[in-house]
Amino acid sequence: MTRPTGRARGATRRPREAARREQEVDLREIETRWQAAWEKDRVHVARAEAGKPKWFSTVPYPYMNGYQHLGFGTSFLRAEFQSRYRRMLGFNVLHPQGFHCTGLPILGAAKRVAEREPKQWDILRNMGIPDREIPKFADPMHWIDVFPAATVQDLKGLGAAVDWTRSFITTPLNPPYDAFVRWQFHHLKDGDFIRKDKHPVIWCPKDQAPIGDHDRLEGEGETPVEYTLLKFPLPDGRFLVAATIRPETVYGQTNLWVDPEAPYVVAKVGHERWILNEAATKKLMEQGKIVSQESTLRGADLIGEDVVAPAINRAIPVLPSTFIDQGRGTGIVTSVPSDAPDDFVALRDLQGDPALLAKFHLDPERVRAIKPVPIIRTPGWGPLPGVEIVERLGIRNQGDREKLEQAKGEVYKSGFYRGVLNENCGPYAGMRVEVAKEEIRKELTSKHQADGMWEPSGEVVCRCMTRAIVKVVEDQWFLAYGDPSWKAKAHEAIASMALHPESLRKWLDYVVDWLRDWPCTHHRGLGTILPWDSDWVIESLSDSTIYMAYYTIAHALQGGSLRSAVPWANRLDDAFFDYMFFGTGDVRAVASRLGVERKVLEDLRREFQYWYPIDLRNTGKDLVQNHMAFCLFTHTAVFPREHWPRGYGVNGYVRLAGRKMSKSRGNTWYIREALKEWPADVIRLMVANGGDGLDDPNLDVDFAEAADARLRDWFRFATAKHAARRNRRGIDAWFLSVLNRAVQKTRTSMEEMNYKAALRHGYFDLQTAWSWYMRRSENRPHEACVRRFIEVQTKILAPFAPHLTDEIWHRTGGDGYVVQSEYPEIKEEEIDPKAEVVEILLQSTLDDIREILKVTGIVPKRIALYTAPEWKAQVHAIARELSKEGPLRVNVLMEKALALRGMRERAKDVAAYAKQLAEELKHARADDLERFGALDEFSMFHENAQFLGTELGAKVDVYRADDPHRWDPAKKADRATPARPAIYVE
RNA sequence: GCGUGGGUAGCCAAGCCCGGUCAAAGGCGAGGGACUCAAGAUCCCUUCCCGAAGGGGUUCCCAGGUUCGAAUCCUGGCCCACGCACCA
Repeated sequence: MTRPTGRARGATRRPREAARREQEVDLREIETRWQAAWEKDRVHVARAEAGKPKWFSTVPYPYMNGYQHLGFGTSFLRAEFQSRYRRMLGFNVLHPQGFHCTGLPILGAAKRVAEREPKQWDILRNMGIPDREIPKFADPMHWIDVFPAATVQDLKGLGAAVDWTRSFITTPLNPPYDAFVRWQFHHLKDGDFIRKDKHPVIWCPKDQAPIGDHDRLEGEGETPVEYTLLKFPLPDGRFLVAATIRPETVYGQTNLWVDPEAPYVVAKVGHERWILNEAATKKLMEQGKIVSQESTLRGADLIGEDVVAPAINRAIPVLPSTFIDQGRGTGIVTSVPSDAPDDFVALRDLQGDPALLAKFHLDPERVRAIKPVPIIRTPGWGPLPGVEIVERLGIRNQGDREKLEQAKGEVYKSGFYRGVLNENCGPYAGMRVEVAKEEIRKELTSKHQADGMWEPSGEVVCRCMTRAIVKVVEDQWFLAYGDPSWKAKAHEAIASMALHPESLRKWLDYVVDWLRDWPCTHHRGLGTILPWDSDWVIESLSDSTIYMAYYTIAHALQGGSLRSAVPWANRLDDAFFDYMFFGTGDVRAVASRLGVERKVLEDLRREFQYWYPIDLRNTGKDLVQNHMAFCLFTHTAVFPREHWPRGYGVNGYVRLAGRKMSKSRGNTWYIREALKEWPADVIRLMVANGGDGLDDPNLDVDFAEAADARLRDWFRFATAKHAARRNRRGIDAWFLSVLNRAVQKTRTSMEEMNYKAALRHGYFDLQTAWSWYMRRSENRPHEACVRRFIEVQTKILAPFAPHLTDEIWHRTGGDGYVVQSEYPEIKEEEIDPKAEVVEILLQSTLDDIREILKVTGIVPKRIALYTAPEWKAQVHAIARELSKEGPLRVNVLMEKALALRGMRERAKDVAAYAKQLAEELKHARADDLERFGALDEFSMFHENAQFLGTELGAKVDVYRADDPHRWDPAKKADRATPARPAIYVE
């Protein structure tokens, strides 16, 4: 397991000091204590409270085939931060968490443990499971016993603000949930959202089972594609059958290829007799065709025959070749040398091989007369791309497989997307290849000159070493996500949602359009049995689309256990859920049938009405294309509009030290591992700081280290006694002003789930402001400011570092828990632009002086500042006024300025300054203009001369530029302008 | 190919939606200083190039364009990551 150096660095760091610090602030001890307190006081247990605004956050339940890593941790925490934040805003917050066990992977993994497959053992070992424990995982039930409990423990360790009374697992192992899924499917079926159809899947002929990506030795990501079978009649009425993915090239056919060495069969397919290889007959049988094999023959037997080619309806010869892959297609290939490099090379090989021609008694004249026929125009290519690429790549013969594969890919891609059919292509002349492909196929099929056959898009090999084929499953149940009217409702739902980030909207809309009907049942795997057809088990993405509604009533159904043992809840029927979620039916009847108090049901109904819909569902971006979209679809099918989801959040894939986190790459960081290394609050801060938006968040261990130290610092600061003053100073107003702005920006960022930005505004910037404030206060802050700072900072940190802030909250005399306190308000009246402009001016002056010192290399003994003369201030004031009305014009400014007393005497200077000012003010913003003016710069600098002197290590004097008694050896005073004093250093 | 997100100083990363306050926040790394016997920690300063006066020059993937003005808007291109399905 590779991981950055956090631990090592921690260990080598300043041993004595470290020990002292750890002793002083024991974050882990604090965490354990507060987690216990939350649990004891049921702080996060949520129940409906009529009249109180509510907030319902969820995260898709994780799949229980292992410990959860920080990828899930991140998605979870980003929702949890919001839950804690909303609670501090006064919402009654529900944040439940369930666990997903439906589907194949647990079964597959258990089987592989049983078979002692080393890779699977390593996976478990890497999770930290001891060798002697591993054999237990041969039983799938063991996984379900271990991992949900472990995940609860991990999340509690992170300080999760979850109402654990509502947790559950899926599948029939938990009867009330099982009943809920059955109810959901009945509903969908009744609404005609579930349909039956055929469905092609990648299939292992040996296992007689579909092969998902996880079960493949080779060919991850390959999918079924449909080939066109072209039928070439022989004079006796039998057909040679060739498979192609390029039916649009039929107009360029010149001959047919068979492998003379390969065996073929004659088979009765439907009412016809087809000649093809045996493998193809087996595939066709799996694809719903009635096939019976009648006799066998060798390829050589077919060479030299003439067959009639479909579409062009012309006789072409059958010729020998060696390039045919017998595992793909039918073993017979139609030849289009103009566009298929294989065909061209095979033709060239044959034409130049008199011995071969003679061997098969082929007429050399006729074979040599075969020329490629140009059929497709593609920008950037000549008339014969197949020929062109072979020559360009220098392909020698049919044996040059690697180059031929490359050539095929290149020609196919550009031809498909950009090619247009030539005049010799009959009715398809001028049509784009992309379109013509389908049209031609349809026509040939309708004329019985063609048929279809499925193949994997690339080679797929099952774990059992068998090469996969495509099976067309009959009677497959689908969720009809392809239905346009259903799509329309999903779009409607999206339109009214709050999405974080906003760019998610476009993506979701796209996904909704892109989705096709979804096969929602399996023959294998854990899950709810399809209520009306017990051959099928409901598939795992389909049983988890609206279960957020289940959370609202789960506390009663589960009875405190992940697998419910509540007697009446083990007898639930559709009528129960109809009443819960729709309020329909007769409560009395339901109650008496279930053997439960009617009031219990009525209370539960109120829980649902109170909490639903969800306000936020957050996840990693991998679920957008399936779960997040399915969730919307199903809500629109089952629930009325007011119960559709209100908000989604999506984050990127978590990166660890800049690399993608994934089990297969061994770059995984399990929550429990992280918790061994860092305190929970540190991990939470690291996650919050990882990054916002759809960018992949990066878990930065250097940041964790810094956060660790800073949290301890904050604890010391917040709980320490501070030497404070009681008299007010100007800088106090500045600090409060900046503090309020920080609160404002933090609130906005929190609402948008931009947690990194929230930390920046609410923590880093606020800390920086405090340190400036301390410098400006000679380390004697005003007591009210210290108190305020501690309270505001602690509360802003609370959603991220709940343990430490509860400790601080408690020690500084707060009531209850910090999560129950009110989030800092923005006090508009404390926002003080004037106080801010003082500091801006002071800092920019400081910067200017430092710039001068840097450039000149002077070590200053004495520094003089000259504030702008009165007349410049007057001109400036006029200019500000004029700017409010529109673009500043120099002539108008001059006119007004010269009207003032004493201006005419220095008209030249006024003109120069007016021009300069016009330039400056052109770009100034309105509120910046407002800030100037009211400030008396001379007194301001005069009051702060001491501070500047300390900062710069020199004596600082302040003069008015128009003071005749000023000390000004270098005649710098002339440069002074409002908001920019002149400077002299020596 | 389609879709989504992105390409900013040595590295990480903000800004881009809403053009001027941008040589461009913050962090890391690096250099200098204060404190200290010293180290660590902490604090201060510097960190595109030039400059002995607060200035100038060249920059935000590339090429064009719009604009008085572009990291930010538009067009075209190049490059990177992820997804493209029946399954978590």
